[in-house]
Amino acid sequence: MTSLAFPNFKTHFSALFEQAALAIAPPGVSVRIELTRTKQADHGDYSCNLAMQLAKPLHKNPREVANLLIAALPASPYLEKTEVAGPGFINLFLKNSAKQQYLHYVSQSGEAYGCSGLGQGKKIQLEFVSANPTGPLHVGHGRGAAFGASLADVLAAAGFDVSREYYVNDAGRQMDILTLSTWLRYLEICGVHIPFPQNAYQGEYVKAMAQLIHQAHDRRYLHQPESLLDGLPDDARAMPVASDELLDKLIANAKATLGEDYAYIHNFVLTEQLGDCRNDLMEFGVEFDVWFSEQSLHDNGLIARAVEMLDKKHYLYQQDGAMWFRSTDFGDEKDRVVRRENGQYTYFASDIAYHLNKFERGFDYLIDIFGADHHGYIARVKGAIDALDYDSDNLDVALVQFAVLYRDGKKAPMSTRSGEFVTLRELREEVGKDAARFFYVMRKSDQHLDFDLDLAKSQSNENPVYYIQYAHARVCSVLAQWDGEVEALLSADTSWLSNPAELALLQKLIDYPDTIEAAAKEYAPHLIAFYLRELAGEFHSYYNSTRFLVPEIPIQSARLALIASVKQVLSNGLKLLGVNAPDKM
RNA sequence: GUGCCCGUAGCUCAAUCGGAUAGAGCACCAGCCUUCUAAGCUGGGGGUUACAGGUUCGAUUCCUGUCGGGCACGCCA
Repeated sequence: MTSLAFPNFKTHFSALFEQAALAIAPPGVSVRIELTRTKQADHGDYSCNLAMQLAKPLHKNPREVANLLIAALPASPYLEKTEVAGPGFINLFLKNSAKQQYLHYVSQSGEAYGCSGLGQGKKIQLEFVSANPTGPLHVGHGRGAAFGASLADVLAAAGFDVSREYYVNDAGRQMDILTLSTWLRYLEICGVHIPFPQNAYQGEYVKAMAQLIHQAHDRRYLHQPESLLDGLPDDARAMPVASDELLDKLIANAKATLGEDYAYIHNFVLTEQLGDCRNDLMEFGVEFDVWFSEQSLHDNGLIARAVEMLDKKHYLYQQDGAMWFRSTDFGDEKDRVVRRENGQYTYFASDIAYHLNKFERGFDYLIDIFGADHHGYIARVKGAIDALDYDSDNLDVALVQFAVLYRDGKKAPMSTRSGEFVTLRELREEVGKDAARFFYVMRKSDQHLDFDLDLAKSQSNENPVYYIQYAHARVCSVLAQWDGEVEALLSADTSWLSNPAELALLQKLIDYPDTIEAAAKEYAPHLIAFYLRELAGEFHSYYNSTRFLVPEIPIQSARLALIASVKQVLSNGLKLLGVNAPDKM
């Protein structure tokens, strides 16, 4: 094995087929070497469809081409035999000795096994979650968090230099509504009762923040209701306010009434919510390298600068008192406003400045993880990037569908404003971090997720995460009873591993780096989840068919070396998903 | 109405940029614990890949249409 810098059989055979193709293909014909793992054992270990690709340009039937390719294929020390099968597949059978020797590579690599240099150290900025800091994270955010964190780790394992970033929407109207909501609750505590608007934040956490302010500052922010209700229609004084205009009027009045104190409350609720969010995510195993403030874009003049840059390139125009970006020039359905009639920049303007800033920080690639309801937003962002002379192909947007929660067979409500929702924290407390993280990434991110709370809560054997963790714990248990030094297994004679379960397990271990590469290329951590399920399955099967702690020491060592590597790969994979690998269960 | 996504076993989902006999789990049925953890294993039934056409050696995958579901169509974020 030492003859290969990185002993990846797929890469190795691809290179051989490349040479074979060069030998027989007509000049000018380019082909893609595709090597796939076979589904059936009698098709060998790897399969190549190159002959079928070359059949047409060569004007020969595929099976004939396959034989030519095999004849032109350079010798490989790992290859037992080749076969032409079906319409013209070339099936490759690995030598058992190649699989057996490969195990040494796995055990020597340890925690690093599965990592590759695919990304060549390119810098990727991954933005995810980025929820408004206006209340607790709910289960929808949880999916974005789990997906983003796993994807970041997968990309890092694949050799990218990943920066995880949370964009804090601390500049918008929603923050004002939260500030108002908190102050109104504070006034209630002080004995001033003003009808609480229906479209303000209803959650208990708002009352809790009001309580904190009251404890720290007593009645310092107390004002009588007259100035707050100034300019509101009479019925709004008695009835809960429901319209956006009335809410905005209330916010304006609150700012006028509180003066500089408004900023204090605004800052207090922001700090409080952000701290809660950060803590929540940390307990979920999700951490960020950068928390980027939207407000800082305003404060540093970066939005004005970005808009000015667009203007200089003549991509902006005035209409109806507002300033518009010609996003239709870049394939968007309609042009978009960047500065409103009232002179304020839109959220889109902030986002243009933000993405410009990302590129200026020197990232090679950007990835945004959005909720699927934002898909209409992609065209305008990419348009703005292109307008600013960066390449929008270097931005990928991964859409994550919302998780729909089911409780007692019914959909659970998920409106933040109504205060009726299941928080991420509640979910973690109910089903545990491991199950939650695993469930979230078990399926493709762009598919709807039906999250059955009762099922997830049941903590029964129905939960697939236990199946994988159990395999890990079983290996630990065997190794503990063996009571030897795992280091000693590095020199085990692995040629004893020759029964079908052992060879299947070895092949499964060989597949792991390819799985990570695929997961990285396709932004698909769910592939890891499926892989781990299969690896655990192969192990449980082996466990039931074969005894490890046998008296014959060479055989025992070989089997223990195998299961120790299984344990290592289970642990490595679970780590990428943010799931714990317990020694005991 | 227009655009995007989706439709696969009873349920929840896979299927490696078009590959071989479409696979798992759950549920159901029948077996396996004096031996390393039964949260496990072994075997079994279960499909016109929504429907109808098209493209080619080959289609769950690509194209067109129909039906059904979701989302988006703000000077909100």
